Amino acid sequence: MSNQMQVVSAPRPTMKDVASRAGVALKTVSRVVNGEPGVTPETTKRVLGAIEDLGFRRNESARLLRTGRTATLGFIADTWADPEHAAVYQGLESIAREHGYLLYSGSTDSDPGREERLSLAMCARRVDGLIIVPTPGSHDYLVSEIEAGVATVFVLRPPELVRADAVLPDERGGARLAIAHLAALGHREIGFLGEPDGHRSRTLRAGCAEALTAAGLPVDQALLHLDAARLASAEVSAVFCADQEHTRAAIRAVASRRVAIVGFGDVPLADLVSPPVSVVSYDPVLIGRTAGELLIRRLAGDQAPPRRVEVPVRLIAR
Amino acid sequence: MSNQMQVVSAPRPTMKDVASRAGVALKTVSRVVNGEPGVTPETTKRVLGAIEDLGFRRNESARLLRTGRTATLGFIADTWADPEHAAVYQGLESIAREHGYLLYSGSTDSDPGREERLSLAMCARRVDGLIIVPTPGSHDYLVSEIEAGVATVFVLRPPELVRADAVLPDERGGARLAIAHLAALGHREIGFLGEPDGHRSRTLRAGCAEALTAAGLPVDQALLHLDAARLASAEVSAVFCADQEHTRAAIRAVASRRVAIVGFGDVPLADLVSPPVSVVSYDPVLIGRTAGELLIRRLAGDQAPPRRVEVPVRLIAR
DNA sequence: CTGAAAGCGCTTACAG
DNA sequence: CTGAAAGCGCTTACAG
Repeated sequence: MSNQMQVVSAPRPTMKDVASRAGVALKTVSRVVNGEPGVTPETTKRVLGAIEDLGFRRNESARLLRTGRTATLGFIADTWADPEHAAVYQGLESIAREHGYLLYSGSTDSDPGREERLSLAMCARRVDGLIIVPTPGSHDYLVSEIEAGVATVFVLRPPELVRADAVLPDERGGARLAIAHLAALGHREIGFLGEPDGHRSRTLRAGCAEALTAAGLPVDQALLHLDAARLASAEVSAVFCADQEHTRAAIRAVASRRVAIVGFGDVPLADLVSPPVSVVSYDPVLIGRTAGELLIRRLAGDQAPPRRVEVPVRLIAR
Repeated sequence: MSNQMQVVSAPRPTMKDVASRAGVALKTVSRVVNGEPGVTPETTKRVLGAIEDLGFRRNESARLLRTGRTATLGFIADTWADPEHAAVYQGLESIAREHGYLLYSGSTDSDPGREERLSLAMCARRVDGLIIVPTPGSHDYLVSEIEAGVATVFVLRPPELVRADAVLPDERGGARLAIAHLAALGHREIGFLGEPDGHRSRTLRAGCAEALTAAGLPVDQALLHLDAARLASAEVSAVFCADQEHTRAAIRAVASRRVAIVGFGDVPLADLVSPPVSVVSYDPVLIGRTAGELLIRRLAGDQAPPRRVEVPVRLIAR
């Protein structure tokens, strides 16, 4: 208790403070704090007493600086508004927790500039690893960081111009499942609703074309390049959607007509709208866990060539 | 290029390495890196050349250790599966970015033990501030950290047993809006679906009781303590739900009957189920921004007594 | 304009 | 069993 009104907070006690209060050397405090052997019970008690009295808590940042690692991973998403990204993060966090890592995170809003600034800021803090949902464009700014030892795994989309691990859903397989399902129901005019460009939509579109051909149906590129406005009046009896957002947009766009909808990725309440929406489902949490485990293995020294892991999908027909 | 196959990554160059390559003192490198004045153009050029050659990137963690701050905030949520928490995080991140902070984050799954471990781990890393969605129970473990200078703001729920800032939606007002709306539509048997206990449900329930009385309707505690199972067969013509999750549960529970539903917090697609679901809406992103701004102000030295900020709600009738 | 020394709060390597 | 010194990679305070 000080006699004066304390306006600013008291400085944190350090090991040095603990040492002088306990009347021992710094190193002895370090031994006690780290549970290293070779300290008399009496000495230990005195040190613990001083720690208690002073309210000492070791500064992990300082410890980690000396140690050379940070026990920190960085996660970079498009946006937290997308539940898919939040779910990936959830899976990653569970792995990080198991292995004693803390997580930095940030979102890019799909802006490559923001991605680069965020990644490099995290690397400057010397994160041990990085998990990135890549924005479009080159990621070669990361090459020197990866060479310097930052383990890097890309999720949901593969990186461009950099060799690194990637974990994503089986999009090709998902497109095939969706189209085969709709074709089996007798649909012949099947559209695809997604972004004009970008990895996910390109891959899904290619899968659609493949599956349409396999089903003996014509491939109409116009129908495979729908947007919400065009969908509203498009000559389709069924539509496959690239993600939750597009699935919701489709539900609104065809609310007044009977168009079958299949979404890539499950959507809450999709089973309760009418007609109910089927989905090609996969587990984004598993993507996060898989990416985390891969990263941990890399940090443990796994030098195998970059891997690409595809998480399985399954059809939920409604 | 080394002659040997490089299996482990080369160590990162330090300012010391840059200094010796440029033939200057460490301090001169520091001056150049920090853009401090008083360095000859020629010297600057030599230093920049060495930086370039070596691929030097300053270690921020080391800089921050010396500086005494970390330019880092910590965010602790229940779960990323809850879009409300993800949205709060989104708002917080925008403020953090504006002010040059990086964010640690983690989730508790509503486990007080996990919250404490996470908070203290972040404090041990010496975060400048903490934004917490508090789990139930006491938060007095944080008192010493707050006294040590960790700015702390609670969001979505107020803390227990610790004086600190809090930012949350106007729950009382939301309950009144919901009940008044339903009463005006002629509903007389109105239930509440939420957790048996916990801040949100308690507050909403109290608001319901108040509003029911104000509307001249009887207050039936059984109807204010519904769960999904009881709701399915409860004698209600309308139900008010504590959050997205309970709103979705209600939609399923009364799918076969005509029961009016009002949710606290908007739910995607709620307008497209039938009958459409009305909501008391508020902006969780704004909660995150507000909490972030409050924290930044505290870090700037604002010593005013702890504040409690309630974010406005509005009814979206459907 | 430039630099040698001390220090941020710890750990590592070594000595007694 | 205990400790004095050096060092992690930077910045601060001071001297020339």
